[in-house]
Amino acid sequence: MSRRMKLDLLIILQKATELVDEHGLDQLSIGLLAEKLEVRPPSLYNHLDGLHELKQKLAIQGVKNLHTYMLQAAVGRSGDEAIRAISQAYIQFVREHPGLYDASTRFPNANDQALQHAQESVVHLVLRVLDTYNLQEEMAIHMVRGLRSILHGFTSIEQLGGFEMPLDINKSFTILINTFIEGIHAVTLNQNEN
Amino acid sequence: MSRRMKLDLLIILQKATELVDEHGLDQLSIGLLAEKLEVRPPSLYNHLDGLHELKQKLAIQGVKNLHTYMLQAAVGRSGDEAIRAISQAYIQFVREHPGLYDASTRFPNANDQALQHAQESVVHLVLRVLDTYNLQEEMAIHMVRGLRSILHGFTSIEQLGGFEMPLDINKSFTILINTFIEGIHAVTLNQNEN
DNA sequence: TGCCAAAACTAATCAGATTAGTTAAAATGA
DNA sequence: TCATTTTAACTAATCTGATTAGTTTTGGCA
Repeated sequence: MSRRMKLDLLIILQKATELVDEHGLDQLSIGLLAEKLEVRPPSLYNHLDGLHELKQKLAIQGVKNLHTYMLQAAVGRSGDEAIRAISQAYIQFVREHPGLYDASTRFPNANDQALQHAQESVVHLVLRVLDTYNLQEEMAIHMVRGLRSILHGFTSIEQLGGFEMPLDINKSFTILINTFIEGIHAVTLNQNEN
Repeated sequence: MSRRMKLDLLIILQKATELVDEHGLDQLSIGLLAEKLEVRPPSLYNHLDGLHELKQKLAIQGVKNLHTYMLQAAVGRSGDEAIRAISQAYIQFVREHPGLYDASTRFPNANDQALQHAQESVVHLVLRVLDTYNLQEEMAIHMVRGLRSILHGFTSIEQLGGFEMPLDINKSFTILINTFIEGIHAVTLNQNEN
């Protein structure tokens, strides 16, 4: 291993992703990351502006990756089946990349174009999935928010170890999504009465 | 103001609660807290074992307070109305005590008796509320997990500033809860077919 | 081959948490 | 009341981690 390790932002982000997914976002430090990359801590500052910026970059990666998972799951599916598929993709992503997902919820830089774009991609994907329900425009957005709340809430609590009772977590998830879908159907029927 | 500030754990927790609810959990530091209490940082160590323990104590407070809010909302109500009431209480608590709530999700000490007890109180309260639906035992727990996911997810995203579109957030919340309630009704009807 | 820019390095600084050891105030009790 | 004991403050010091300043090495290229 040569004394000079050729770093670049991509390599740094990859190693940081490994670290946060394995040890948790809060364990990410400049020192540990530098050690894993076999450089001295100050060297990292040649490639990024500090720990906080690094976390924001991870956040962007997280949203982009989440979108990719969901997009893959959605192709060729529609209606209830599509909702189930993107929901499964969401929970799968969080389970495989808990640190990245955590970064995307805790360190989103609202001013960052790339982040906003990635977030909008997810919203639009879900809106397309909901298209088949012919919801009124506003109602569709309320439902996107609802599904997002469900997915974020369930996965967050799972990651925190919050489901303590000895009862199959996957079943809870399936039932929750199905309950929501049933709810959409019911709301769709009543749509013109509100 | 006498040179000796008579501190105790209660006063410390009160001030820490103010700080986290006003400035965010991550802004809580021994230094800032000591400054607000007009003592030197090391003095706090006479009353607690460190910053981490302080956050765990805040977490317990958070769950206890949340339970109190929900309990107040639930008295005298049942069925759909009770679900709406405890949901409103939940979001109200998070809006009034964002830092405390954040602590309760990020720093729960799973070994702490007091915390476990408070968490169980919340679960049991929701189980009682769901009693009127005559769900099978397991299904009731799945639904508790579902409602909890919804409430945690929605309030977390709101706190993170995640609902960007110009659309009434309270309406989104009401619709989400109603959709879930409709879903419960549908699932209840199908209960014996699963 | 020698210059230049990039990117590493060492050394130093700064902030915050925490610990060690000291002292003042308050409480207790003869 | 006054001495003793305990509590809980204090100052000074240490440790960890992020960051900055300034220096040196290296690899590409004229």
